[in-house]
Amino acid sequence: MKNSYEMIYDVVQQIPRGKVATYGQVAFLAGNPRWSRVVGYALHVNPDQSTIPCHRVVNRFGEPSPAFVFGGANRQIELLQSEGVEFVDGKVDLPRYIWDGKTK
DNA sequence: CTGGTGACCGCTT
DNA sequence: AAAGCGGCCACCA
Repeated sequence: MKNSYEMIYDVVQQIPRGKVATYGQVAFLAGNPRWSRVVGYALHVNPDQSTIPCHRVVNRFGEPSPAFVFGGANRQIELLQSEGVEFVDGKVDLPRYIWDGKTK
């Protein structure tokens, strides 16, 4: 039996390059639609950024949240743009870059 | 066990 | 529109 965090990390790691997922989406795929907060907490304690692309996880509006925790608001945006994700008005074009949850 | 906190979500003021 | 509050779940003191 894996810990809650492991399941969350597992889902986040499956997000393909050039796509983004929402907290609710990750929570749902992890098997618990109500883990939205836990997902955020799990990423907050993110043990390894190299393995867990937290920059690909955004809130319901496609915004990088109060991204101060990333060490710089622009940080996440630059990373995503490098992967081909287009930002509009400080947020990603969700209908275009949202991860289906099926593609690996 | 209790209380406090958090990178969320949604409704109500 | 912005802020507040509650609910959800997990972790820490």
